[in-house]
Order: sequence, then structure tokens, then C-alpha cells
Amino acid sequence: MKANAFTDRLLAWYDHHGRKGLPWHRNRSAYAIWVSEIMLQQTQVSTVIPYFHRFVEHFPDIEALATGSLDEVLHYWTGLGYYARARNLHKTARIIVEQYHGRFPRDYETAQALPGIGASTAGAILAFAFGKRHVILDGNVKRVLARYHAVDGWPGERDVAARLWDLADRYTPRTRVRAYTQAIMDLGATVCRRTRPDCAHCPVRMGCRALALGTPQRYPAARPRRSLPTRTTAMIMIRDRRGRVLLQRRPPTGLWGGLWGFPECGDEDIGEWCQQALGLRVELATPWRPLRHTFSHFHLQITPIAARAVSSDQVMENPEMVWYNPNQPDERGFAAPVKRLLQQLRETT
DNA sequence: AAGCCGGGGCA
DNA sequence: TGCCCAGGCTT
Repeated sequence: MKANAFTDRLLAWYDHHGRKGLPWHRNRSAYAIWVSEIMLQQTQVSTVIPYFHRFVEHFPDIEALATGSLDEVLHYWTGLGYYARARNLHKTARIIVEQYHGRFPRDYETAQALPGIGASTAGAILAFAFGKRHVILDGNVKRVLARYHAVDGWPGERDVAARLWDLADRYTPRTRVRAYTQAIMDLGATVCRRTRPDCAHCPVRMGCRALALGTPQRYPAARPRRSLPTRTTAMIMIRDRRGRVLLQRRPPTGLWGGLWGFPECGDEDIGEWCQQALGLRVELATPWRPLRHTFSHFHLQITPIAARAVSSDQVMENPEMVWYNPNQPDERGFAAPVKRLLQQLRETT
């Protein structure tokens, strides 16, 4: 098969079978495409769609996003995970307003230098928004190309990644870049799936080396894995007389950075810890059943502890703390387990 | 229970 | 530059 036969067949396939009418296609603004690409970095299309709608409805353009507070942005991101991306999205919106007159940069180097936008995302945004020839290499594209050429090794390794970038570049056409880029992503998502690839319906099956070897699902090689350690924490759900619960903002970076959560303490005596760290005298109730939350690199065992504030005369001057009424939610971001616990707290009121 | 995903950040 | 970090979802 000639080098561009791959591209031609893919484009022909796309005309009949590609996904069209995705929400961020309708409106080809660089803003909508940028937001969608950041969401899609971590999550599948079907999950992203409702988040995308809520997000762009609340933040219709770069200006609105830049003007919004980080709390608001995290609120609309709650549940999507990887909150550093929401923080970067917000940061980048402000950079674009301050340095680029509110217009998304059309230049690759400039786009790529923005927080949260790397090589592949910059290529995707510029290709989709401006129809310029740029190469992308997201998870779907990596899988298609690793199979088509039976590329051994984990794409996280430098040499393997370099090989895949080289292949991606070779097949990216000069014309119909939007269609091609969407086509190869769609092929990976709907036909060349990670498990159960549908090779019978693949437009490039004739040239696929992994299929010829009979083991397409073995490509690309999986990341080498380690066993995960378990960490523990206690989340203290302190309520005042009015049923409000004490929340604390987490540090701006790191795990659940910038999100609101319950005060947490390790192995210390909880009552004493509350008095020392929070200046609150509390009465503890029986702990709830522990929750288990898994991250990519550890398990977190969470013991939720209900408590009542006894000394409610304590004045809260700290802007990083708030008495929050679970029955009157406002716009702030929560990690998934915190959101779940707040929901349960609401039900037990 | 294990795999997946693109980029940031640090030694 | 090669690791480690990050979170909720699918399989």
C-alpha cells in the first residue's frame, strides 16, 4: 500500500462512517475546540458532552472564562478529574485575554507554550479551528498507528513515541486536515478499539501489520505497572447548630488542588486536632463506613467522621474556610468522594 | 481490579 | 530528560 493510500482510505471511510455533529464541531470557534480538547484529554466523548454543554453555557467565550473565578471553573469541572487542567484552562484564558487580545493564538509554538496545551493538543486545536496542517498524536491515533505498523513497546518510551510521531506526520495530508484528524481519532474510538477491535470493518485492514500477525489487541504495549500503596485519611464532617458543615480549601496545587474538602487529619487524636488546628471544640460521633478511592498511583482509604461544633462562638476569619450549607449548594469544586459525602450528609439531615 | 489518558513539574 | 503525579471512568 502506498503511503497515502492509508490517508485516502481513511478519508473515504470518514465520509460515510465518521462522527459528525459533535457539539464542538457545530461551532468551530477555537474556544469551543480548545475546551473540548482539554476535556477529551482525560475522558471519553460520551462523558464529556454534558460537561461541555454546561461549561460553555456558563462560560460562552474566552472573556467569560477569564473573568470567572477559579471556584466557578472548578465547580463546572467537578467530577471530570485532573483538576490541574481546569486550573490551567483558567490560567490560559487570562493569558489569552491579557497578551493576545482575547483571541486564541494561531501560531503553533505560541499555542503549545500555553499552560495545559502540549504538542498533540496544540496540533488538534489548530487543525480543527483553523484548518492548518498540524500533526496530532493522542491515545486513539497512537493505537491505530501502533497497530498498523506493529510498533513494539510502550508509547511512553521516548523512542516509541518518536516513531509514532514520525508515522503520524507521514500520513497527515496537506488538504482536508480537519476531516483526516477527526477520521483517525474516530477510527481509533469506534473501530480500532483497545479491546475487541472491529477489524472486519476497518478501512485500512489490508495494510495493517498487527492484523496480519493476528494480534492487533497486543498493540500498543501497555504501560509497565506497579502495585499501588494504600494511604489513609480521616475526613471530619463538622456541623454547627444550623446544620452547616465546615469546609476547607485545599492547597492550590497537588491532589485535588483548589477544591473544597473536609478538614483532614492523620493519626492524631481528632478532638485535640480540631481544637489545635481549627480552634474548634467538637463532639465526635461514630465514624461512618470507610470509602475507598483509587488514584493512578495509590489507593486512598477515607474514614468519614461526623462531629458537632460545641463552641460555635468561634469567628472564622480565614478565607480558606467556610461554613457550607449542604442544602443550598453554591458554585465551588469538590472532589468526587467529598461530593458524595455532602450528598449523604444532605440525606441524613 | 486493572487499564487508560496528555501535560506539568521536578530531580 | 526521565521519571513521578494526577482522578474518574470503562472494561
